[in-house]
Amino acid sequence: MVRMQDVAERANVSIATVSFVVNGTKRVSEATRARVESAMTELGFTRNVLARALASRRSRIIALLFPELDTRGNASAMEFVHGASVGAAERDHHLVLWPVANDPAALREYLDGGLVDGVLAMEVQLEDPRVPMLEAAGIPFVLIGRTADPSAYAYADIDFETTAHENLDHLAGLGHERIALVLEHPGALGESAYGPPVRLERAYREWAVAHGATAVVAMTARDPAGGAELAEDLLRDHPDVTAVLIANDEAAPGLLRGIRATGRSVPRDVSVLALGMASRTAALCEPPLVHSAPPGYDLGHAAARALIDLVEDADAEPIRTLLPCVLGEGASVAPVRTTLP
Amino acid sequence: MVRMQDVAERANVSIATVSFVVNGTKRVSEATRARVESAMTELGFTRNVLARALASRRSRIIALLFPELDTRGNASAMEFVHGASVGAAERDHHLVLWPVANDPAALREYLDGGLVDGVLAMEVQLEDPRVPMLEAAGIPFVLIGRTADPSAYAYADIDFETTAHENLDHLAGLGHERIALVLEHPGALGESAYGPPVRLERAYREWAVAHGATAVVAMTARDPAGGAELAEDLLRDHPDVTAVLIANDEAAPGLLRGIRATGRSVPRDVSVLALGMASRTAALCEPPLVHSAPPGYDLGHAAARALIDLVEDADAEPIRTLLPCVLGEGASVAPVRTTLP
DNA sequence: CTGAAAGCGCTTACAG
DNA sequence: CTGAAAGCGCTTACAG
Repeated sequence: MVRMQDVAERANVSIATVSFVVNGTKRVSEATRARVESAMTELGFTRNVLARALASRRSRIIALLFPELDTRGNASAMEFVHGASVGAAERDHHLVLWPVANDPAALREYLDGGLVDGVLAMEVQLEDPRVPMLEAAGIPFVLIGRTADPSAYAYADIDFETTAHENLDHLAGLGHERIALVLEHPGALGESAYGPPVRLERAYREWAVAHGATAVVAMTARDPAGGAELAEDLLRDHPDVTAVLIANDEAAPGLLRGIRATGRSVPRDVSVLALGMASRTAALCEPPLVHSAPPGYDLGHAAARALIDLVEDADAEPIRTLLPCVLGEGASVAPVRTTLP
Repeated sequence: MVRMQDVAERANVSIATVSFVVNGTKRVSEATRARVESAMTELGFTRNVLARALASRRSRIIALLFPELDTRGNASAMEFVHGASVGAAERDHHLVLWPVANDPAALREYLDGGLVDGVLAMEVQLEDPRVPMLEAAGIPFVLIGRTADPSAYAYADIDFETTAHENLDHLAGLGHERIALVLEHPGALGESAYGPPVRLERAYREWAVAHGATAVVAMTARDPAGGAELAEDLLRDHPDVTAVLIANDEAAPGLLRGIRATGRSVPRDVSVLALGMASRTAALCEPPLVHSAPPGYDLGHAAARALIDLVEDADAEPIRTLLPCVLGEGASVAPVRTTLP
């Protein structure tokens, strides 16, 4: 390995000077700089990340809290991780993965190691125990998702309001007047643990009021069986529903089956739009689902950059990023069928 | 932050002694150890990862080379990453993600930073430019997947031979005698860039020979359109095919559609088994596919541990791990239909 | 069994 | 504009 010392000797300067030209942190005469730079390229010098970290008290490493039980959002989680790692790399930072779920003690341990300058937290719940932990530790952090009251923190999240309204407008534009919303059950984590269903339902009801539409909201488990059951109940109780906006990936295939089981056809009789479903997931369904895909990569990218901004300037205004899902093609949505008398 | 110095002062010992009890690297008298330990817990000491790394010349960080263009294996890639991060954590290591594709120069840069003790490479191609790079750098590495001649390296990979044979036996056990294999086209990367199709075809042909069966191998692009086309061609040219083993996730929905388009039904007329498909992907298809799921988590876990073994003992025999895919339920396979005369 | 001291490869006031 | 030196928080021969 080539050290600064080696470069300094070759260029006939002190290692301080080498450091200054490497970091651009102080004026150096043109002649000296040139000598140092050619010495560096001749020797193939790359400065040691660890030593720099220790001396400067900035590791230039950020952590991504990676939930142990990743039952959720597998598809776009990968894109998110990818975006975060690229975002970090663009800013000359490294991204480490910390497999810690909601265990504040384990997180403490990691933090105390002093390896990272900041933390990215995925799968944020409305009341997330990691948030007070991170605040107490006094380390910069950015949430992916939002807590119930997000006003105090930096975050990057899906813009559920815009997404819901755009998706509903898309269906309404095709003549659909009675559009049902299908969400996931709160599940084991209890009432409204996660923000998305809560925010989506709110946005949906707002839209319904603004458009004079009757709201029909149904919830089901995150599995196909739930989706199938729900389809039958829903179409029996609300036979005038001509479109379903579903925000529950796992239940979607069941919903499609259930609709068929009632003798109806998608999209001829009922249109289905999957909100927050990744494109590759939507393509697997029968028929392929019109969907709005989460901007996983962009969220990860934005979150990493926002975190590094925060690390570099603790007084900076925390950045809050909201990005809508992107409408994608499929064969599950059609203009409403004119009812034959 | 609490430093070793603080602990040493409180326990009335030298920081060397603190280091010895923290690391268990030297005999320390019971009384001294007790004093040091209580001082540590009283102060809440956690040793600084960066300082330890620099002094010991072992960062206890490993890198995962994360392909920029992750078009492939999105579903199990996440599990793999998860397994690797847990495997590393269990051995007191950190995992960093390096978003570098097949760019040896970029990899060099990262390596020269001296941050990591070893490297995990995903999406290994049969002739992978990263391998000679890593060898030249003299850094321990483990491949996920195998090069054409894997005998020289440590790797963790799917056991395609066992998987193919098990999957074929499963179908044969249900009476299927003419089983087609569907693979992916080599694509832009050229002939047999990746190992899986090559290894699967070989295993399939072996099995066919051993069972006196006629081999039917078809290839198609990684998209639904290709799958649909292929189904029609395949069933026209080989009408006696009663089962399809498909190792091409993206083409699977198209294959199902294509089979239906010929007037046949899955699984009544044709059984379909998806080799190497993640369970959550298989559940989305219509009908849900009987599949064999890649052991992503276990591979990642094994690879990380194998790498750390290698780091800790460079002379250790490189560990080679092969794990088969695990058969999972679905509704796309049935006993062969007895032909009515 | 324990400690004083050198050293890991950098950064950064401080002085000149 | 440049350098000598202290220091980041540890580990690890070396001595006793």
